[in-house]
Amino acid sequence: MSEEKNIRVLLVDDEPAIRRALKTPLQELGFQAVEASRGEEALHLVRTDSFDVVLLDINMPGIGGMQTLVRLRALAPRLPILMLTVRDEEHDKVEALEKGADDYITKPFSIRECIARIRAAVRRSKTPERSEDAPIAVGDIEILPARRIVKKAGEAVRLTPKEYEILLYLMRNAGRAVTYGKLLTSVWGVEYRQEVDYLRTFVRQLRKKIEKDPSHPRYLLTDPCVGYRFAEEVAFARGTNGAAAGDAWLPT
Amino acid sequence: MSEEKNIRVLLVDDEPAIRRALKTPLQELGFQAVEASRGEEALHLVRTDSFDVVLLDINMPGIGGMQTLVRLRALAPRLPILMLTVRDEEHDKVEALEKGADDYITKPFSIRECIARIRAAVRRSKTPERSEDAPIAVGDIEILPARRIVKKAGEAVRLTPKEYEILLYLMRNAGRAVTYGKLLTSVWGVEYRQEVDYLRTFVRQLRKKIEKDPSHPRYLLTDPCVGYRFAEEVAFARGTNGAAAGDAWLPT
DNA sequence: AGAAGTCATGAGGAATTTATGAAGACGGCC
DNA sequence: GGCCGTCTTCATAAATTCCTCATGACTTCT
Repeated sequence: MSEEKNIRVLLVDDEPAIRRALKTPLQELGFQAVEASRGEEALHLVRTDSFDVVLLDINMPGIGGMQTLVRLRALAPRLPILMLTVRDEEHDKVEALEKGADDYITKPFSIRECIARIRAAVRRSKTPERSEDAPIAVGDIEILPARRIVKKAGEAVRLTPKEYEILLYLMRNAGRAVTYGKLLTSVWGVEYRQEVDYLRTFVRQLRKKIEKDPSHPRYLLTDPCVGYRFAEEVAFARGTNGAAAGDAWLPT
Repeated sequence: MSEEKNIRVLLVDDEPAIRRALKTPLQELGFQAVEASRGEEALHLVRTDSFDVVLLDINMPGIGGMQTLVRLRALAPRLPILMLTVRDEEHDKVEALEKGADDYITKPFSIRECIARIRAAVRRSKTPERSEDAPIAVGDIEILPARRIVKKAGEAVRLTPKEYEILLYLMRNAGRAVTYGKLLTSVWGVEYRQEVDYLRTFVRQLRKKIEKDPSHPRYLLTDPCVGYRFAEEVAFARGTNGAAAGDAWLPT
């Protein structure tokens, strides 16, 4: 709600009056508003600066709003772009939306609605896939971030802070290779990006605690020369005994 | 454009007429449309099934549209939800958007606009964070850069870092001949521009891993005296057995 | 047909990475 | 101070990746 101080809005319209009409209330709410009067200028700004959302007038001299939209979209696939226009024609709306606009606001617009739409677009683009505290589970490993609890087959597992951090990060990125650098940066801080040895030691401990056979991990896998990866799914639903399973996996 | 076959839309409205008015054109376009007449039903469906977008009427008996919106949003933080309503009141719009709606469509609405907004919402939710992370697929070879995973006919293939780098570069330039020099520079660095032998060895390994018949590659082709090229498309749609295909090709 | 160049193949070993185990450093707590 | 669990450090073993090189097949040109 209140943390809109750092949200950067790019206003693109050739009419200074309209830019001002938006800029003032936005700034009053704590947004940072930057103005551009032409499409080319907007493109340049987006290339060199960083914004959270763009308000783009359709009707402009030079390269029009539609052209600008297309090029912006190519530049920044997920940047929210709201089109602004006097025309309320279905054809335009459909075209803009198909070209990648996130929303379409017709002038004369209500400032409040406009701001609500800006907020919605920004919130949407920043919403993580899962919420912070949402439990994550893979196979019989489960992590409850809200309570900082890790369970293996229903049984709580005691993890030290670092172990927990590592596991959490890996499980939040389950299925994808996580670079040594990313893990180290996330858990220890950037200045430790190189200390791969730390990771090895902790991964070892983690495997001891969560793997049935630490030498043939099924969850906490290593991607040689890249980093570690938490399994996306565990292929076999073996009930109790896993000793055989480990061997069966080995290509050797 | 055409791959809307697998997009699942949930239509929530207490009036059957409206549901039908949307369902028919959506189905004609290849969307899968599922109906719900009440908020509770919608919540249950979202919990148990999987949808790409929800169209939600505000005015409904039982728990109203707004309530449903809030609960849906709690359930699925990133599921696109488009509100549908007869009222065109600023207050409602602002409230819905603040409660997490993705868009707001006023009845009577144009079907075309409505569909454009649905498409926009779905596209948005599926756009990868960075365009470099966008998946690439040719034939039954697929590469998911975000996860650093390569799949052949749906099965994950284990690639070493260099193998992966080479394949990624080639697939990003699928259809184009890639010079030895470019590949070597990109994977090993400029100082290795001449080491064509490295490439040969690795291409061999790659072919072993991704080609059905490594001696007669269909994907990773060689452009004599130039370099390698990843096929743009694979000509024949093979069913299951590929052995025959390989032989049939042989001029020998 | 022969020569020259290019590409494919295969396997062995060097080099780099990762796993493992254990000992020492550190910090909080009784 | 002594105890405890956690974090660092380091040496060694194991595993994997990468590189080298020799040989043979294929194509093109003379």
